Amino acid sequence: MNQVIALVDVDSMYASVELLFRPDLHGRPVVVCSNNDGAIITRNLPAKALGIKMGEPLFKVQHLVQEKGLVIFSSNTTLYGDLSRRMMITLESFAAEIEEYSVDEAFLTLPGGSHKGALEELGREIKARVYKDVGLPVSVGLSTTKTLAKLASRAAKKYPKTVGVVDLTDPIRQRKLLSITDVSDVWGVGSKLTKRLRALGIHTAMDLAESDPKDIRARFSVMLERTARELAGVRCTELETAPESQQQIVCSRSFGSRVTDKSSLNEALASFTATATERLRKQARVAKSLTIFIRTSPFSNDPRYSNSLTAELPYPCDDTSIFLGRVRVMLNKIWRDGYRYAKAGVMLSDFYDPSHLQVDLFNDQPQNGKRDTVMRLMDQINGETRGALRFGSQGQRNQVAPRWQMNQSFLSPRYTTRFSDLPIAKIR
DNA sequence: TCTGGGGTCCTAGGACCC
DNA sequence: TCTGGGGTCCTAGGACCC
Repeated sequence: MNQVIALVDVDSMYASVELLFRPDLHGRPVVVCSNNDGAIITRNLPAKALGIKMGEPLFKVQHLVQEKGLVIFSSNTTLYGDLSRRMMITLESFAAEIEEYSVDEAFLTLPGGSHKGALEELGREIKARVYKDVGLPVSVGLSTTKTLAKLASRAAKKYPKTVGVVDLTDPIRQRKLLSITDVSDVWGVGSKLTKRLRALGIHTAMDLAESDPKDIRARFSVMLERTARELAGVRCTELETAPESQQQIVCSRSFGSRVTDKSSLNEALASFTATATERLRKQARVAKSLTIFIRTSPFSNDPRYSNSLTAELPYPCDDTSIFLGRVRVMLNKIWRDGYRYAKAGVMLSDFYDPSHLQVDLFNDQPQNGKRDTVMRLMDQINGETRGALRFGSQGQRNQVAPRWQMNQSFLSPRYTTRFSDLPIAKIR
């Protein structure tokens, strides 16, 4: 039998993690916010039942705290990342190949089942093991292509009768599910494509699976062609077990409050730059291109302004201070007085492997030795205590939180990554 | 007052080359 | 009157995902 692809993903991951450490909240509606406590990005089942929508602004649901006992959490990315890491370790024990697709889901390749029902049993075993090892509820979708496995896991979440596991390797079962699935629920089909597909009379996943792939390619793109083929059971994408190195690093934030002075904005950009370059060094890469952007809120009635600027460095590097010098100059060029800035960001791109760099005849080369040591030492110390060492342009520490700092009013403890935050079990 | 952040891939079109 | 054509590279923008 053919190899089988499984998609394992955590049910409402962020909410499930928060509940894992707060069993007292069991049964209550729980939501987790985006950064800055702006919008709702995760809801558990009771919260969904209250009609809270994905992406809904927090202020629109805040009345439900009083009325319905809604519990709100800020995004605790450190905590979710750590639980994700633990889950991946458990999943690795089931499969030779694993693609960590996102923080809350992974594709696995599994040997095909030897008898009817064997695959479903394996799916249940995976689900049970993740729950035992990590404490998180997952859904498991099994099929022969990634797109079908995605569809299967979606069905495993949607239909309670499946109890979280769907084996979609059987073609008859495939057709049945495809015909009751709206095309907009297919992986890779967003709102724009849905609209265009509907205009062609393609409404269900089945319609797409049965369409002529060549025609789809001509009208849309190779991406959608692949999707259509995968729905029909033809494997077009393999697992990415050793992902390509990243193409860009972005660090951007909406501000906690509007920023109206240049020095504050520079502080924010400097902090984003420090974070981005730290990530760059972690990946052992050097970057040649730097982009900054600043903008006002697109939602308010304030006068609008948005601008960005990209600079090429004379040579690729990973030294924070080099980038910081550029950021200041670039901000001077795009800063305009009189606006209430809501968001800014820094992007690094055009990466190189530092061990394969060309020597530049016409530009001074960086004096790498000393700077390298400084950066490495800084990363080491900051790795132990976040934010212990900072550049002057990032602003003072231990003062009142700067205006640009994001809001995290409902942040839970870092239960698993800080000694002072370890949960305490009370035994009666 | 209050609407996320971090990615990827593809395509069209312009610049440039011979 | 009559103004090449094909290939490649780059970039901006669109669409998607979680």
